[in-house]
Amino acid sequence: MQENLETDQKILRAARKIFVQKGLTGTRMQDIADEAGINKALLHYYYRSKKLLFEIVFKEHKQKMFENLIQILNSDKSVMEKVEQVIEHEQDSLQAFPTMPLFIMNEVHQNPERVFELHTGAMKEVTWQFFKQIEQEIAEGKIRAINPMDLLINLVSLNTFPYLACPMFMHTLGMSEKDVEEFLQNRRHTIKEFFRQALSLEK
Amino acid sequence: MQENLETDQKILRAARKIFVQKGLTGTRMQDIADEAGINKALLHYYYRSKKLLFEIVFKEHKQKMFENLIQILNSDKSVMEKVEQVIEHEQDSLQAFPTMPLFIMNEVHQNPERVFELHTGAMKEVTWQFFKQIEQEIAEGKIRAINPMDLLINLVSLNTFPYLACPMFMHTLGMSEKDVEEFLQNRRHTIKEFFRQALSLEK
DNA sequence: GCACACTTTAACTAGGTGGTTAAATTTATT
DNA sequence: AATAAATTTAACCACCTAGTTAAAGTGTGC
Repeated sequence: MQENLETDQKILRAARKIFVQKGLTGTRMQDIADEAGINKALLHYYYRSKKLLFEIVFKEHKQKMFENLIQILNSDKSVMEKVEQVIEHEQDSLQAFPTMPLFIMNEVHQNPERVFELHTGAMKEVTWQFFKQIEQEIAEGKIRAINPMDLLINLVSLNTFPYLACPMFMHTLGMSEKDVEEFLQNRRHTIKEFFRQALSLEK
Repeated sequence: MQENLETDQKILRAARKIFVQKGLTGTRMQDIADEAGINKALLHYYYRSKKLLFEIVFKEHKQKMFENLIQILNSDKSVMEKVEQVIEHEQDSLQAFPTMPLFIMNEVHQNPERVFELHTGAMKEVTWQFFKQIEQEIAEGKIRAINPMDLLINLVSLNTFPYLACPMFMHTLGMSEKDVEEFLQNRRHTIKEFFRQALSLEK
């Protein structure tokens, strides 16, 4: 009849951190308990099993990945405006959780059936709508001809991958962490410029 | 005095497959033994420990990742020619081992000190040389002004990320595996075209 | 035939894991 | 004070894992 609201949130916070850091098989329940500052028994008292806890964390991230994206693509802005908004949103999101894509991709890679969970009708619908808009703007001579799928993949690639690979690249090239941060910050504009050129008509 | 050459290669093949598939913590020695068609005891007879075996596989992939890259960047071709060659090489490599980058990034993510292993003097030297060449061609008016680091990151991002994320995207959009393969095949040209535009002078 | 390397079988160890349990203790509600 | 929920402690179970060991059987080259 009481329910301590803090504790289960402490557990969730800890679970997010450890699971994203070490993956499902790499995480021990004891790690989560330690991170949350409680003991293993209490952990099971709140969340019955490792699987259940992981499921919650995975679903959270899965949802967060798409919710804002749908909102942006669903607006009545132009293609280029949408592209810029997506860049802003993705970069914000990645700055907060740089290795989240790694977490998601890992889980999907090791449990391919999870793909179908991502298969939300909403996302599918919105994407096709966006593809149509791109083709229309091309037909109207507003942007350069480009395969919509390639545009989308390029957009996500240029945003996401650097956050995964940069630590490697940077150290290989002997840069400091501050340099890395600054570089990733600047990419926001670099990527926008990249797409302005890619979509502009003048050859 | 005999040494069965097949067996330790069978083990290595199996280890590569399972480790890349399931990661270090997700892999059981029994999995590798089964995949190799031998038993656990023989596995340890050839490779003393899991750690040792993993180390071998990791080093292999690490090396393969850079060797051809160094050769390409070290030639006397133009920037655009090198870019095209890198695309060809990367795409070939990714078609053979689509999830290799995931494997590497995971390991580096969970053992950050591994970054220093990648820190080969050769790669660093070659990269700086390539950056210099880019700046020179910009100064000579041969290509459009671009930050060399961004060029490199974009190149790797556009090549690599689609192989990691496409399975997700495709199913979300309801495409078949054949469609995916075809799409990834075509990207070879798409990416080249992308860079031709990005590097061309005409605004 | 003999020696040696390869391979299997099967049992074993030592330790870690997820998960349970029961009792005691603390904390908040009334 | 009394009740119930929250939390800790610590022991426990069943299971899985990496790794070892010893014995036996296989083949190969000499």
